Amino acid sequence: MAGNRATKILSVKDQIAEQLRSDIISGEMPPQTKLNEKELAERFGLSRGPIRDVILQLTKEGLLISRNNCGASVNSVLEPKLQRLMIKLRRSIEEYAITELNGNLTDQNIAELEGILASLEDALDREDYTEVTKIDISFHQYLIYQAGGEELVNIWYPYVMRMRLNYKRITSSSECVNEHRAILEALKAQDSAAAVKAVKHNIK
Amino acid sequence: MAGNRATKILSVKDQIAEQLRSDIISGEMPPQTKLNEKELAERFGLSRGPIRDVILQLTKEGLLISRNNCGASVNSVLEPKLQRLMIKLRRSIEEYAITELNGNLTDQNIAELEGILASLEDALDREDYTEVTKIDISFHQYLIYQAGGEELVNIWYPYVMRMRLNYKRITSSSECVNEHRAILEALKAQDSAAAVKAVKHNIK
DNA sequence: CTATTGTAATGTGTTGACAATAGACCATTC
DNA sequence: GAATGGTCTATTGTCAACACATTACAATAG
Repeated sequence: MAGNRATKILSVKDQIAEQLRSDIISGEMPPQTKLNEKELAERFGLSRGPIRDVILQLTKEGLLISRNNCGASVNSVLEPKLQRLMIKLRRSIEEYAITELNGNLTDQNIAELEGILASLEDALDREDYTEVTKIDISFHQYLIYQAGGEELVNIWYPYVMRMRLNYKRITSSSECVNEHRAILEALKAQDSAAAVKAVKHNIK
Repeated sequence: MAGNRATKILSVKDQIAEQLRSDIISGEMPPQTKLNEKELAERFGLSRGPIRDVILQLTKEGLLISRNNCGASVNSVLEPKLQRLMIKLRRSIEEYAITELNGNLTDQNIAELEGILASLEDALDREDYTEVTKIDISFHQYLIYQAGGEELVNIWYPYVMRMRLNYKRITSSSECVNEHRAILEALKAQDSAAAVKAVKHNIK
């Protein structure tokens, strides 16, 4: 193979979705912000079709809420009870992933996770907290994907997004890196119980 | 009020989605069946636009799987491990709903649930098992919606759909009605523990 | 005969124009 | 003055045509 790092090709819609998610999570588009299809189409230099697709997708993810003929707007934060339920569900999924993965990670998997951790530290040094959030998510997503593929990612993703909507503040820098390093170290040591504990401690 | 039964207005897309879900769950469109946008558009007398929206929606629900430029097809059954995880997650959600609802159901809520049970029995008598499945789902959906609104329904729905894909066979008639009646009776008696137990017994 | 490359056909992605709807604003009435 | 009704505008929903990607098949070279 010429290069071992696969350059990921993202569809147009995925890129737009990614951008909008960033805007929402960063707080640039606070809850109740209305989305105008025509406006967005012009911003991204596309027609309304693909924009509509993205809006539909983000609605299914729970980031947006849309009503018939009334357009879409950024969803509001969850009431505490539902928030707690979602945390519980997300923990169940990540616990499953960790358990499945224990002992089945290749050296390359480990290396890639180390790489993600490194960029996490880097983003923290730069105080780019929107990027920190994205990398944080990608660390977990890597594990979820390895354990259950796209299917599992699809059911997991909405929980993460909804939780990020609620907690915009970032936990202390060192804490964030340390928590993820703890997960990785436990996985490397093939200590399933410790890994599960570390993950649950990180999800809150 | 003129009539106590609200006539539900469904958008065009919701109706199409409903129809396609029926086709998939009933086994008329088994896994790997490819969906042709133009074909579907002609079948429903619409253009491809709304059809594409529906396909996107069902993909997010996990019923379909679609790849870029390659179209969508009916998703295959889950591997057993993921199936078990999904059952666990769905049970968590329904347990939450029951607990929230306990003691908070109005007489009208009870009456509506009784109505759903009646139509369930009716469909069983007619041996219309596709309809049975839909009513079964609507019974649960009613509870979920009352407990957590549209938001909770949106995260719950995919689990139900994926599970229905796996278990197409219907449980014995009397068993199906009895299990749901047990849930309702426990709710009427405001016996939260019994209701939770009954729900968990019903989800498998 | 096999493997590779070019080509046609099928189907998806995108677009811009048109139709329908919701919300705002204003006039009218009681 | 508050409530009802009717327009008007902005925005969403729908459509038909076009641009592009993918697949399958046929032609060619080795």
